[in-house]
Amino acid sequence: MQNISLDTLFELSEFFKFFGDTTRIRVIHLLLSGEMSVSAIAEKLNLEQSVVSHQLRILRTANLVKPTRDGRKIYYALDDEHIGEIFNTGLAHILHKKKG
Amino acid sequence: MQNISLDTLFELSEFFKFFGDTTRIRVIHLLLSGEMSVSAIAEKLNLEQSVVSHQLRILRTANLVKPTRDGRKIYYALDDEHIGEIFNTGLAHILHKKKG
DNA sequence: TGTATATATGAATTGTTGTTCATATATTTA
DNA sequence: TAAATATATGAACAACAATTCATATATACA
Repeated sequence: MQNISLDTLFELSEFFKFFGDTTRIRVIHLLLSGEMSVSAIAEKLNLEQSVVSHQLRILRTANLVKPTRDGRKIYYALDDEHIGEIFNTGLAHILHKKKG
Repeated sequence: MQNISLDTLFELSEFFKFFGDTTRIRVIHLLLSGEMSVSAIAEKLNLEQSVVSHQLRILRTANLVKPTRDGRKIYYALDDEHIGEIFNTGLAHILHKKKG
């Protein structure tokens, strides 16, 4: 295998943490279909607004999502093409395991 | 996007959690090169034996690694081809972001 | 069978993280 | 500019997870 620094491995684990929470993975899943406002996300996922905002801040700080303001609303979109790829690779694993 | 059940999304986030810890990601990285005994892993990563054992139990319970006993030693290997794929996809993202 | 070696595990502790609640900020419109 | 709407954020709390330390189990070998 490649020689990967401790630092990079740490960053990698930090990166995967973003996918390791139900709320965040649901948000990510939702945004795979396209951008959506905070209130729309909250309504669609049946979550409190502040829960969504807090988690969006985490994703935004990590540059996994990016906001665009339109009037009072702020639309969030996935910021990186890799996100969907990682999501789908994990999903493939889960579904594969389900079948046995 | 596909219609994914809440249950599956939960499982997916649980799955990514395994990658979201430095110790575990280091173990996974190590095992990408092939199987290795507990003591060898601990020595290579400069970690206490019990730390490694505890984390291996988590990975084993989730069927991410599988043990094979040979005498007193127990060799652990990655149990699934997807593991490396997910690891590398995440790594590609990290390295890509580093370059900017 | 007693001792050494390899690994696993339980309990306690500590650090981290997600949610809740209250409130602040920003934007629009009356 | 006041009120309404949309989003963000800080603090407190609760739940969870990782490590440490002590010890248990399993295997090999003298």
